[in-house]
Amino acid sequence: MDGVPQPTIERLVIYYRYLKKLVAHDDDKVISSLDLGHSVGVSAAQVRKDLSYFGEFGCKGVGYNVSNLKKSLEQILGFNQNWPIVLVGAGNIGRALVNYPGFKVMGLNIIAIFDCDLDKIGNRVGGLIVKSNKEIERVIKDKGVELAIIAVPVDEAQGVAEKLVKAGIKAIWNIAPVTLKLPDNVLVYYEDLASSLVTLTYRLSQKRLKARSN
Amino acid sequence: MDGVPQPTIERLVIYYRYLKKLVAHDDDKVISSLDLGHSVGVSAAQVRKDLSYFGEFGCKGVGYNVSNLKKSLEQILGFNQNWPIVLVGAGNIGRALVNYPGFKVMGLNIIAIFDCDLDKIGNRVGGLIVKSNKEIERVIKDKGVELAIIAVPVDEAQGVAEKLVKAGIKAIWNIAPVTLKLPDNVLVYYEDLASSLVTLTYRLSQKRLKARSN
DNA sequence: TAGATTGTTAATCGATTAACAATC
DNA sequence: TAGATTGTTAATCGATTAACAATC
Repeated sequence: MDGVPQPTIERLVIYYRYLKKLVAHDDDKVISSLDLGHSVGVSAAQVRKDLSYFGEFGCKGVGYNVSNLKKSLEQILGFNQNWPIVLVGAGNIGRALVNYPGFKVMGLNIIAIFDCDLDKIGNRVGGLIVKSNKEIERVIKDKGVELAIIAVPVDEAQGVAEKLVKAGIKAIWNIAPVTLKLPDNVLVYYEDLASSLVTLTYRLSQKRLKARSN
Repeated sequence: MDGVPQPTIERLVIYYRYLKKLVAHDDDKVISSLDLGHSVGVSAAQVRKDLSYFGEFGCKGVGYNVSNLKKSLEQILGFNQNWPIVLVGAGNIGRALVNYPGFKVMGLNIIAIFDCDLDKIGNRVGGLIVKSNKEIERVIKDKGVELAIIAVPVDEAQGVAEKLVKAGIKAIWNIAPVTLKLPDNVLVYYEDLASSLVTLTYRLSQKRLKARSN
């Protein structure tokens, strides 16, 4: 079961969060694709299409049972699984991610944080103690970790990535703004904070130009 | 000049970063779309197409002058402009963003940070002092700020967003994982850290399933 | 001139939207 | 039964890739 578009997975997370809120408020027990979509800024057709990749969760003429749909999404997205994650880089962003509250509910579990800076090693970050980069391989192998986050300065990212892959990492979420050169079988997803913001300033400029020419 | 795809803008930022590195090393003075693309993980055709939205920057049979192309991208992406930004939320992520080194070079300039927590107001973050949310409107109007970052807890995000829009904000980069309900003329871009990571774990699961069935 | 590489057009691919039969 | 809403198929839209004439 693949060929599911990337954007679909991201939207499923959005639907999940909204449904969770509904269940907590013990609000509607049933929701239509129209209402769900409207609440999260997605078309009804898109909601139905997204869900249809995974099965039939609704009831024609009625809608979706909120609690059941939520459970189905947990299943689809693997929130019931435990995903141990190692994070390299105990700078501002690394520390923020360790303390990010949104991960745990999705089974995302940062189990270790590493840095090469002697001033940082030994410090407490969230519930973790910063370990030396030298321990990366041991920890990954011990715990069978497959997923890593790179939050080191640009110049160190490639070296760290190679080290991670050598230790057995299968997927990397890279926050350092560089393209990594890694074997094709390693999944890499880039989180580029600056480029995201720049698309906004670019659109803002465009709007200004248009406004001026009208 | 619009109809430029969103992904194109994001890639231009990537090209820019790589060219900057080349210029610093005073490496090649000229680069082909093939080499540039290869270096950042994009096809040569894609590189040429991306640039073609904005003009002709290369020389047939030769390639692109690295230094000139870099300057052109600065111009296109507005890096020579100054974009004052206000940030609401002095938690871990907010503080990390104020200290993020990648913004300044792109003209992105966080000029104020706000929070409603009395324990945080007055604290120093990077070069800024955390101000009370009550000052949001005054600062935005005084400085003519159009762009804001929301990095507050989910429950506060909608309220903060409305406050920002009322004060004159035209574009919001929202890091809180909620869909904001705002007038259509306000640009909103969502940075959803958890959903990004979940797409990775999802793909990882898929790969496992495939591996097992082979 | 021969080789390289651009800029652009046409072909392909993939994701979103619209429409509607099925059915609760 | 009439109204509502799903799941799915076909149509549309948008972005990427391939191909190639132009030309350095």
